[in-house]
Parts: sequence; C-alpha cells; structure tokens
Amino acid sequence: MFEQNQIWDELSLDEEEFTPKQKKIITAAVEIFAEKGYAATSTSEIAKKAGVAEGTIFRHYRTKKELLLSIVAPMMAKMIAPFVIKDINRVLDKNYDSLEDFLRAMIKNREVFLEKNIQLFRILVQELPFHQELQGQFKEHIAAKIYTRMEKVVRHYQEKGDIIDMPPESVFRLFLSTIFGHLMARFFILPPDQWDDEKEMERTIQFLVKGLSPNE
Amino acid sequence: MFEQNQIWDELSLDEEEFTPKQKKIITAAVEIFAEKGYAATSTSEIAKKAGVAEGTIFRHYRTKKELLLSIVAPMMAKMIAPFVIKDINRVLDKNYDSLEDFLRAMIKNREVFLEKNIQLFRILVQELPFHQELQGQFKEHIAAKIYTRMEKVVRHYQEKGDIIDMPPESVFRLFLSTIFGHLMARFFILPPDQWDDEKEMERTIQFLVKGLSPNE
Amino acid sequence: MFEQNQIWDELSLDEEEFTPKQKKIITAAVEIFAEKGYAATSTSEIAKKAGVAEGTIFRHYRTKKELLLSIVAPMMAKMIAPFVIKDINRVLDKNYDSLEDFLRAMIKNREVFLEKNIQLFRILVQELPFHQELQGQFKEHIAAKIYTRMEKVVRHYQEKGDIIDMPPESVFRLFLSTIFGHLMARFFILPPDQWDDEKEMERTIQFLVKGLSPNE
Amino acid sequence: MFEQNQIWDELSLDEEEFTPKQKKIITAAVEIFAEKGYAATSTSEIAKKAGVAEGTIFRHYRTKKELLLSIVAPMMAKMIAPFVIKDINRVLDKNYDSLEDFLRAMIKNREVFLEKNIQLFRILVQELPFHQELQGQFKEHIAAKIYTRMEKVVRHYQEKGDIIDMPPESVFRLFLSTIFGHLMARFFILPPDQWDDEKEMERTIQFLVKGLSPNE
DNA sequence: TATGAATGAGACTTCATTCAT
DNA sequence: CATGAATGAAGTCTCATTCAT
Repeated sequence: MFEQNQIWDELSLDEEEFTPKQKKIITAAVEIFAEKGYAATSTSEIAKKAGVAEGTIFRHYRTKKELLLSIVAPMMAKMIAPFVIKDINRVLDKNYDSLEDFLRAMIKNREVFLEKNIQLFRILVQELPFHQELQGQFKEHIAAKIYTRMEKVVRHYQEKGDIIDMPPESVFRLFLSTIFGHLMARFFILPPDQWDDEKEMERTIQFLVKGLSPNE
Repeated sequence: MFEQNQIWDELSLDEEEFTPKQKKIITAAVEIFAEKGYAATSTSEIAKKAGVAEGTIFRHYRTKKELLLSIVAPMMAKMIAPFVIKDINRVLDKNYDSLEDFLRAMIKNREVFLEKNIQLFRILVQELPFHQELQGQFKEHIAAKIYTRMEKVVRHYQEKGDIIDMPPESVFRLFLSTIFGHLMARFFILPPDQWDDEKEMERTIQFLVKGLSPNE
Repeated sequence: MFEQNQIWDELSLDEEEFTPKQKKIITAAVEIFAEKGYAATSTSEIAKKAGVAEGTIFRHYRTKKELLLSIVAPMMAKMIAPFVIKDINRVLDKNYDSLEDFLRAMIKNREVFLEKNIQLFRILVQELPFHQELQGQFKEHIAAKIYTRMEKVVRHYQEKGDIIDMPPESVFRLFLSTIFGHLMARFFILPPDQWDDEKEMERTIQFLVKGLSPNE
Repeated sequence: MFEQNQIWDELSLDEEEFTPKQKKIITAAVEIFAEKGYAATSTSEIAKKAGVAEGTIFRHYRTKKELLLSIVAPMMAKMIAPFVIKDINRVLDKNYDSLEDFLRAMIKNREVFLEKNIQLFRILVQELPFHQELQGQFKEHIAAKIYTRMEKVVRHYQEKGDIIDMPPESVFRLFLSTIFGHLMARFFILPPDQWDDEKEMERTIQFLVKGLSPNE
C-alpha cells in the first residue's frame, strides 16, 4: 500500500536530487539509526548495508553528524506541514465545524504521516535529547510554528465555547500529551492485534473533547 | 533542599554496600549518561569525572553495560513502589474517596519521586529503546505490575461511576499519556518560570477527571 | 642464497594477493611470534615493526588470532606437500631402491624446507599446545594425511624386508622422533659450528636403517 | 596410586616450608600454566582457582615470573636426579650388565617420573623457548650435568662393544630423540587406549639397541 | 563519482602490581 | 599473613575520516 521509497517524499525538499548510491545510503542509515541509535551506529555498518564503499558516504556528507541532520531536518519540515495551511482560519470556519471533527481529522492525518515515517519519527524522538542542533531546529520549526498556529485554533474553539477557558499553552500541552500517547501506543508499544484503531481513536477524541470542555 | 546523594535511596536495594569510589563512579556515570546518552559516553570520561582510575570502574562492573544496568535496574524497582502498597483496596476505600483525590495524590507522589530522580528517569527513558535487557525488565516490572494494580483502581472508580465504561487498558493509556506529558513538560520542556505547578496540576487533574467521566 | 621474502612461497596459497602493507605485517608478525610467542606479542609491537598503523592490522585480520592462523595454516599445507606426491608407489619402485636412499631424500628435502621456514616452523611448534584450532588443523592435515602416505611406504619396505615386522604406527613414531630430533638439534639447539651436517645426517640415517632393520 | 599433591616431592627442595595458601597458589598456577601457557595466564585467574586474594600471590612471589621460575626450577633439579647417582660407574658395572637393561631401567624411571609430573614437564617444555632464565638453567643443570654423566655411560658401552664408535654427543642426541619421542607419544599424543606401554617400550628399546649397535 | 586501504585517536577492557587495612 | 580495592599502563579492537587511485 505504501511504497518502500516514500521516505523520499519526506526527505527531499523537492529540489534536491539524489544519486542512487546516496539513496541507498540514506535508506540504510535511517534503518540502522532507528534501530540502534545514532551513537551506536558505525558508518561502516551503514556502508555495508547500503552496499557502497565507506568513502562514498563521506563524499556526500562531510561527517556522520551531517548525515543524521540531513535525515532528520527535512522530517521536521514535513511534520509541521498540515499546520502551515495558508488560511487556517478559513479552514476552521468551513471545514471543521466542531472540535471533534477537527481533532479527528488532525489525528488521522498524523497517523497516516507516521505510518509512512515511523523510522524517521523514531530517530527524531530518540536523538532529540542528545543533539543541540536538533533541539534548536525543533524549537524553531516545530514548537514555535505549530504552537503559533495551534494557539489560533484553540482560541477559535474557546470562543465557540467548545474548549474551557484556560491558557492556550496548557490546552496545547494536554492536547499534545494525549495525541503523542495515542500515537506511541499505536506505533511503538502495543502489538497491532491488541489495538483496534477505530475504537481507540474515538476514545482518544472523546477523552480530549470532554477533558477540554468547559465546566458544567 | 534535596541532598545530592539521595540517588542512593533509589539505587541501593537497601542491602548493598558501596565503596566511596564506587559511589563516585555511579554519580559520575548517572550525570554523563543522562546528558549524552550511554553510547556517547566513554568510560574514560566517567573515570575522569569520578576522580578514579579507569580500571577502577571495571573492578566494580565487568562491562560498561553492566554499569548502565546497575544504575537503571534499581530505578525501575523504585518506580513501582507506590503501586505495590499492600492493601490498595483499603487505600482506595478509605483514603481516596474521590477519583480526583486519588489522582492528585498519585501525581504529587510521582512528582516528588521524579524531582529526586530526574537524571535516572532521563536515562531510563532515553536508553529504553536501545537495550533489550531494559525492555525486558521494564515490561516485567513496570508494565505488568503497575498495570495489574491500576486495573483494580480503574474498575473501582468505574463501579463508583467516576470513570466511563471503557476497557481499563484504554483508561490506563489515556491516564498515563496525560501524566507522562505533565511530568515531561514540568521537568524537561518548560523552563520553571513558565510553569506554575499548582495551577498546572489542577488543570491536569480536571482534564483527566472530566475526560474520563461517564457521558452525561 | 634464500631470499628474505620466500615466506610468500609458503603463505600464499598461490591465489591470494597481498598488499605491500599486508606483507609487512605478516613479515613482522612471523618474526615476533617466533621470538616471543603469540601471547606475549602485542599488536602494537607488530605494527611498529611493520611500519604501519595498528589499525591497519585489523583491517586485514579481524583479530590477532586470525593473524596467527593466517600465518600458520598455510604452513601446514606446505609441510605435507612432499607426501602428497600423486603416485608415491611408483616413486618408491623407481626412485628409491633402498630405504636408505628414501630416508636420505626425505630428510634432505625437509631440511631444505625447514631452512626456508624456520620461523614459521617455530611458531607452529610453539603454539600448537595452546590453540585448539591449530591442533584440529594439524591432526586433519598433517597427522592424518602424512600418516596415510607413510603407512604405504612403511609396508612397502617391510615387504621388501628392509623394515622389521612391527605395527606401522610404531615405525612411524620411531621414524618421526628421530627426524624431529635431528632437525631440532640442527636448527634450534646446536650452534652451527658444532654441527657437521653431512656426517650427522649419515649417522641419523644409519641409526634409523639399523634400528628399524629386521632382527638377525 | 599417585597422590595429587606429590608435586611437593618435586618442588620443595627439601628444606622449604610452604604455607597452605602457598601450596594452593602453586597447585593452581601449575595447572593453568600447563593448560594455557605462562603468558596467557593471569594472576587473577590463578588467585581465583587457588581461592586466595590476588595480593596473596605477590606476598610470596615478587612477580609473576618469579612464580613461574619457582615452579620450573626445582623441576629441573629433579630431572637430573637419576643421573647424579654418586657412583655411576659402579652402577654400570654391577647393575646393568647390558645396554638393554640400562635403557629399560632409564626409560622406566623417567616414565614414572613424568607420570607424576606431566604438568610440570609440559610447562618446562612449553616455556623453555621464551625465557632466557630457563634456558640458562636448563643448559647449566640439565644439558651440562646430564651430558657429562651420559658421556661416561656411552663410552662405557662403546668400550664394551655395545655401541657403535661415534661421537658421544651424537649418540646422546639419537638417544634423547628416541626417548623424548617415546615419552611425548605416551603422554601427550596418543590416547591411552592406543598405547600398549609394555610393547612400545620394548620396541623403543630394541630400536635404540639395534640403531646404536656397531656395524656387523 | 566512487572506491577501499590506511590512519591514529580513542574505545573498552585486562593486567601485574601496590598498599592500607 | 592475608586481603581486595585501587591503579595506570598496556592490550585488543573500532571508528570516523582521508586520500590516492
């Protein structure tokens, strides 16, 4: 259903061209980084799995770290994509009449995204604590940009009376925790046969809707 | 307020004795593992920070990995402590009349625990994806034991009508996500001056109580 | 008379190619292993003597032991060479009419061989007791193959009436002891000026011929 | 039949006293040295097998090498014992009328000796090539002393007409090779069930007697 | 562009030896 | 006498990176 090489959808910033060798390198690196972590992965291992000479890696990436960044950075860009919709206000007005619909759309969208990029996501989450560069990019791209957009959304639904009167950052935090927990359970923790996605998604949404609803 | 060496409360399984050098090794290791991750930490760095010869580390721990495990394993034991309360039923009956009170007590308790063990907790969370041994211990100790206890609690409050009728594991998941998100925000993400603990805790509790409450 | 680098005649199994650095590594290793023994030789010492970086050794040989085996194993193959003569029967019929001639040819041949390979031989003899892999190879290649051939020879001369009627393995043992002792004295024990090779060889041969001759 | 701790017969130079710990150290060292070789044996391994603390070894022996020497040196003294018989001339005249009887007695005697000291003998043979001190002692004690005595014996039997007219050192060499080969086969090479000691001994003796006999 | 041999710093680990107890 | 924690030099081996081909 999802083709193997759709990593490229996420990694290529649309302009860049990759040689076949380079693609093999990235594919191999993503796989091993995800499994063993950046620090525990050797370039020779990547080269072997990619079927290229060790030197070839360094022809494309000056250092091992540059390889990591070249993998993770575009991932971040893609993560914020759905929030960068030009006119999010209009979107809100028209498309998602209710908070519930909005949440459902949002979660489904990110699930699809993650399904295509579990390994990349793993790497991001696992390496974030160890690399300042990543943290910087993360704060700048993800945290700041997403938060800015989400604040609008939150206020929108607060004005509509769907969300309790509470600082938007707290709403955001509770919202993020719930979504993140949902996705972790789905992708990393629970075996697929113990996870009924439709039902769990509804539970998550109801939990959020009720948890954030105004008192009374 | 919190003494430096209370790591020992957690690590020593009450019986073991540590030589002074050994304590210095563990203290140093905890600090660097937490900061840079296990794989990126060298034993020579640990030795230097601990002020001992590198060989001394290997007199106490046969391998670097054994050092890691000796640090993380007891941590897990301590994490489940509050759930191993002998008579959790009675506790529920008497002490925590309302779900709200129970949640408040639980969160506060884990906050205090984490405040004393942020570094250890960091190491656990960061290394869990990379070490099968840890995953095994984690599943066995934390997941299984905590879940068993929590299921009772959930059913208790479901019978009381405080929690919606939903599979206990889903309640548990939503509950964990929220708590985990709360603690992450508190300890790792938000700068202390942007965090009003009293208020955020209340928000988290209200969110949980409402989110899990029965419909209508 | 014998060039330095004829080790290659023995080591290379005719197909393999060695880089110049690899040759230097082997040359150095042979020298030091022979002098100090495998266990007492450090890879850094080999690297220094070979004029290469220590890492280079491990690019060609995964472990120090692999280096040892790569040195000793081909040596064994060469040791059995003269016994693998296709048609040893015809050789016996035609070339070596008398046991004496056969012995003389054999000893001389092995002397020449050893003269070219004293160091390799030393290593083999010195390390054999300590390495199961070597013992295995030794039994398989040397012991079994040589013995099989020699048994024919022994029976041949027994039928001719030159060797006493005795189990071939006992003849073989006495024969080997004498040759081995001869070679040890010649190469390892006695200083060259105390050793008149022509005369000693004749003594050894006469000793063998008479010692193995039928009674009466 | 032979008690375990008869090493002491050989090691103690009759005067020395050994504490129980010291005995355990030596017993352990002998065992491991024989199996793995001196260089590949660690003092910690010895200590563990001996059931003493590592420091204890160095209380008795300043260095690891001193331990080795203290084990091997007395062994050499014992090896020459039968040759130091005060009045070897008289022995020759009376006890051993024939060369054959002399050889039989000698071989049997050394067999008994070796049977009690295989491990010590192994260590001696294995370590001799690597330690100058041992070589020095060996030349001085064994080679020189034994040879001096044996020369007398050889000349005695040459005068009697039992041994061919040949430089005594050559006789000695052939004699030693044969005996050494016999003992090696018996103790290190052949499995006991393939070795009929009585018969092999006779074969060895006949081989020697005939091999060394005068022509015609 | 791609290779892979070579590097040398540094990783983890072992070891003989010392010394306070 | 005996211990065993401590040492630091040295051991084997890995690694990211370079460079001639």
